[in-house]
Amino acid sequence: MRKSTPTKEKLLDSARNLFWTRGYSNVSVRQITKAAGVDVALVSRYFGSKQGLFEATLAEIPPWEALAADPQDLLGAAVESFSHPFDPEADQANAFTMLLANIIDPEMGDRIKDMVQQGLVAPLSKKIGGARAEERAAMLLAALFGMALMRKNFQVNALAGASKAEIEAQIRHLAAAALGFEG
Amino acid sequence: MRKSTPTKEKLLDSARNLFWTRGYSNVSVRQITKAAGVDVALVSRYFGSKQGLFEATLAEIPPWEALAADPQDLLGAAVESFSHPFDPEADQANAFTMLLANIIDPEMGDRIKDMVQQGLVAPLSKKIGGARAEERAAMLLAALFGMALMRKNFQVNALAGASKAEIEAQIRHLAAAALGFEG
DNA sequence: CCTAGATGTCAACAATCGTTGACTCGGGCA
DNA sequence: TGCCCGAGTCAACGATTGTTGACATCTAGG
Repeated sequence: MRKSTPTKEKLLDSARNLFWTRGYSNVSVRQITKAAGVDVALVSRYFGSKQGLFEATLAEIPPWEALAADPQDLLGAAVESFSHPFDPEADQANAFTMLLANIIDPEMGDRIKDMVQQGLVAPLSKKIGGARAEERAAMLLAALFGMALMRKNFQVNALAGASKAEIEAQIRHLAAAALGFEG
Repeated sequence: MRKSTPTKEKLLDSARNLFWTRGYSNVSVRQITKAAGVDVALVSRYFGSKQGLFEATLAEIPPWEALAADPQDLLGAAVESFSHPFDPEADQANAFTMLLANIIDPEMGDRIKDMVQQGLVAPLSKKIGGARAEERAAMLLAALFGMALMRKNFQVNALAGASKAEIEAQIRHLAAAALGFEG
């Protein structure tokens, strides 16, 4: 019997590529199915709806590496996980660009806010601990997201052309300042 | 003779409010005209097209205050201009959220990239001057955009509830680190 | 007053959106 | 071999999109 699994995989791949870079509302199911070389109706069949397909791409996201790292090496782990957001192969890192691409979305904005608050800010501030933990967590994420934004979305020349070592030094500099905030 | 000016103003106001927060493609002309209490057809009449209306809202943006400030007080001016992005009345500051809301847009993304590169990164790095000016400019903007993102878009609790003085201290801390980057 | 031109209204257009149901096709099982 | 059910195809639906042209309305200038 023919298997539906490869078709679902093709749909998921296309959906992830498009949803995560252009945002939910800016992508049509026909674009996705066309890119996947698959019929439009199969989205409803296998994922229920466009929303269901998007939700399926979210279900694949692994927890952020830095949250599992040694607390003393939090900075290193955070920087490391952001040194390859610029490697198009790195799915985990691209999850952050997914948040940037969908936070504005009229249908998914609230969903994204929850993911950031509960999946990033809350566990990160718990890991940081001590005084002003939540502020430091938010500032660290601000630094990381800001650098990702400049590089991937705004494609600023000075950063987009930099080597991994250079970009890592820059991110570490900003991130260290965020963690060192004392008010 | 009846004046069309107030109608154009109402359209521009609605358009700015919606385009700048939800992004170009996520807003329909009918939403805008309904909010403005005006007929749909008047968009085509007075601004040519939806794109023309969006472009008209961009034409109103004044240059960034910090770019005109005393070079020695660049940090203070940059921080100051970002202490009220959180005041809904401050149009200038909201221009930054407009960039965040539209960078993802499939139709306007390239336009926004140009605005950031030519309107922010280039003049800012010229003002900073010296070694690594462009990197520092990009990092400063990353810090500012990151903080705006955390507060306005992700609405992280720790920042969204902070007073102006607190948020100013946080932004200054990150921004100073960005400007102090030496590689 | 009365007309010309600007202002505003209304309905419709073609295109695209997400979704649905009826249909054909294909291969494992009895 | 023949049946059956899941996989895949196709056309259509109602809704919404941006845009247009014909029409009504109003006011300034002759």
